[in-house]
Amino acid sequence: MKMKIRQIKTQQIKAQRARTRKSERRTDALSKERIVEAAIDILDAEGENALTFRALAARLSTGSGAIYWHVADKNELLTAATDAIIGRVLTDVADDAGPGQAIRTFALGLFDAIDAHPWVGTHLFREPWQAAMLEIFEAIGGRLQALGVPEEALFNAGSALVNYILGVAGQNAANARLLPQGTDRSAALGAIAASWTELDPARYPFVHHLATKLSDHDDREQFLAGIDLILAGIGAIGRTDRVS
Amino acid sequence: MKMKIRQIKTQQIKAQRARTRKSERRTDALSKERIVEAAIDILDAEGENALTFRALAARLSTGSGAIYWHVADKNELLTAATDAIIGRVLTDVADDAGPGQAIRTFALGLFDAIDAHPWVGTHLFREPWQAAMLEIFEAIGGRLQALGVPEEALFNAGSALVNYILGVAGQNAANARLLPQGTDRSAALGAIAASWTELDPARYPFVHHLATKLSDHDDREQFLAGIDLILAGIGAIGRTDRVS
DNA sequence: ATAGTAATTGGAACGTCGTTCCATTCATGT
DNA sequence: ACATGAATGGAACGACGTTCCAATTACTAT
Repeated sequence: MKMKIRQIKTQQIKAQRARTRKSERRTDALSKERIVEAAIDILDAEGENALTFRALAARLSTGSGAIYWHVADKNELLTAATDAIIGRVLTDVADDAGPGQAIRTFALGLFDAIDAHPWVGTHLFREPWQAAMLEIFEAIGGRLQALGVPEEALFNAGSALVNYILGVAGQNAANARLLPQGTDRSAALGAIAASWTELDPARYPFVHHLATKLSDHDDREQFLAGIDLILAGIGAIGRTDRVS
Repeated sequence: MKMKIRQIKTQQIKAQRARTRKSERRTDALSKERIVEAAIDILDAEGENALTFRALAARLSTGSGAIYWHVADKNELLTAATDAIIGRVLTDVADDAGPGQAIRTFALGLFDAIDAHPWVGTHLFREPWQAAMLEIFEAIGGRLQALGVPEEALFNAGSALVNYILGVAGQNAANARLLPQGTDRSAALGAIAASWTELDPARYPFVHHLATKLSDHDDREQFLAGIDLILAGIGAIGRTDRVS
């Protein structure tokens, strides 16, 4: 708490300084941006477990105490890093092709970002109601409205899409944790499929069936297929006979 | 690895002993079951962070070394605890009312279990391709087949449902972490909604709209609505005009 | 310019965790 | 009775997030 107050005061002072004096800071001066940038580098290069304040301090040639002057704790650091990645996705979604298509390209953009930075999936997941999550909700919800989804169904439709996206994001992150660095992906999938075929076919017929499909499947396509499924469901609301 | 081998040997010996001599174990003897049971108690009563080997050892009046004789590591412990909870859900799903309804009641059973034990959501999430996950896949996939979902669409439909369920599970777990114990839920939701209304209405119109709905919404109903949405989408496949 | 004040730094130190190690106890088959 | 190996419990290790603090640096008012 003491930290928070100091933080705020510092921000104000910094802002003021930025207004009055243009650019005189030491080239090696620490700042929240530089710290977040270094954190992203470590996360991307060496994975979630590699991000420690010691590693970060070493990379920035400083001590952990100095980092804590700019960042409240590890959570805030991860949130800032996540916001940075999500922010990039939000910028480039064109609405030319209609709201449905915009939702698809936005979702795919999220997927690609999380695929490239799996730790984003983990954090988006662990800390709900973050700023990044609000952006996602807004991006999707607004377009659902444009799609003509009726008032009462909006909340449910939006949360279904967001929860689905989060689910995939989390799975991606978990897989990345499981197969670190440049492990041979298809080989690993093959191993999993093989272990599935060793299960009792009487008890697990569906899993057996999946095992044959697992090798030649594309995560990205499958993700989009799920989005389309939900969009189709949203479109079908009210006019479709209930599946039972 | 050394541990693993010892483990296996011990299991065999235990099994053999169980076969030859019926019940002579000390009443206070340690066992994997007793350990898992104690772990579940701690997780339920005090939350995910409270489960440490020290706390576990204290509760079982032993040392952490003794626990490691029965359990390889914390991950295995959590997996066993998760399996125990999921196992209960799997048992009581009636298929009388058709596969669609069976999927609904199964999904609701999962939701309720994870709602009651939020840490299950966290772990299901962190470690994919677990035994519990296979059970879930099988339960859903088999019924999708019974529903008449065409061969090519099965994998995608199943993974969409599972990913959605996982997404909700993770959010539930995150919320439970955020509002520990018996925090006043509606008050907390109200606070979140209030913070949302303070955002710029021009930039976040949809979030503003959500804020009004947030207080009187039922997670469980919303979860089921999402399941229905996906099922409707699955039913609509191939005959619906694309939403765009 | 200079002294005084506040921001910022770097690294030592604290407490907690998962895990490993190991001396000791206990039950068993011979 | 004794030898063997399963099982125990607690000390110790290394790594982490975080806090603390003495030293340094940058800025302000004089």
